[in-house]
Amino acid sequence: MWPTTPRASTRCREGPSSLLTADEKAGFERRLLAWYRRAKRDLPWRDSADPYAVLVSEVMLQQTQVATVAPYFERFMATFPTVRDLASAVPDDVFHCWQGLGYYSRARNLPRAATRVVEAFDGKIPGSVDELRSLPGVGPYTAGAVASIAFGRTEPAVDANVARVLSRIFAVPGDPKSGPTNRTLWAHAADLVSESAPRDWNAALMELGSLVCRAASPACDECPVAFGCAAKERGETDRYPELRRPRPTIAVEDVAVLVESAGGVALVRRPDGGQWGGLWELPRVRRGDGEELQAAAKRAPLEVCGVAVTDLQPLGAIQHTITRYRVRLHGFRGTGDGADLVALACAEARWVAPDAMGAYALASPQRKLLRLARRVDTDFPAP
DNA sequence: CTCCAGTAGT
DNA sequence: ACTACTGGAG
Repeated sequence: MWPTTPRASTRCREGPSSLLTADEKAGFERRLLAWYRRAKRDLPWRDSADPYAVLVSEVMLQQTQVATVAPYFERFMATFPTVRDLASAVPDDVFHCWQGLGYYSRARNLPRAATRVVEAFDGKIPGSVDELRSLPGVGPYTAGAVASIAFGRTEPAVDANVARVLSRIFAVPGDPKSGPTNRTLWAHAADLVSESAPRDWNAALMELGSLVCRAASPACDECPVAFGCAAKERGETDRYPELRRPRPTIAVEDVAVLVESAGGVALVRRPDGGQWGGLWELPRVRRGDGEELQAAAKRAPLEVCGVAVTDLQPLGAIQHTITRYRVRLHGFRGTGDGADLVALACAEARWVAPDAMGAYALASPQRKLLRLARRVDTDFPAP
């Protein structure tokens, strides 16, 4: 059908010389689409052709796996069914819907994108890659995915799945995230993308990467295009893609305090933009080098929101990893005087009635911490 | 514990 | 080009 090692491949890092012939592409397309129609998963966002639903799902799928996204997508679409609903949404409601999904800049950008769609595109998600790229939070991948999947445009879309598939088929050396290798992969994707069924084509390439051409132990015997795969041909599927190894993690310790008073529990809002931007949390500080946990616990509410606590008791600790930090998060509870909070090292600070805390968007480690509090005191509401 | 996944700011 | 940003699954 096509040469066992497509002409593509290794020598050409960029440029149009690495292309398949029309016959080769046709065979590739026929096999992959036939496989996709048989093997595709029934995912919530595949029920709808609404470009807004496609946009929401693709933004949620950025850096986030299908199984994690599915329930969030359904809740989000039920809460903000149209782009106009999202454009006029209260930011806190969007964060609340997004809590636990991670990368919260997406929850800030998506309503901004919706607002732009309403103001610049008359409430209709635009169909061209350039217009899509003008929406905040929409990069090359998301623009290509929405243009092809929602609008049937013949546009490539290279996510990590597609990058893996293509780097194996063409034995593309180098880290897919590096500039030159990334451009090579996009060139292959652009060359291959179907003109008759771009929707299914891009979805199929991603589905293949996710289900068959997996990072670990790819199922080459189930692969509809194994015949033309250069990496398989060489018995080197595990050498592609050449991912750069992650930097080592740094161990740190944080201390957060559940401050209780007559007015409720002290919650503080993280400033937009950084870690957990826009979300709420218990006052928290990094434990200093050699600092006693109790001392850090005393410091946290004082430095973050200007409240002194007495009667500090440990709640235990949880573990989480955030980018390159491996964090042990210690929880304490203590009594505050209920005086006014001052937003010192936070965007906002409030006393919140314990049973009203469910309305606040918290990051996952904070939820876990509150579950510890609940184990100690069963009167405390579950997060 | 290890692995995995796009965008934007600098 | 480099780096920050999360959480869940295995």
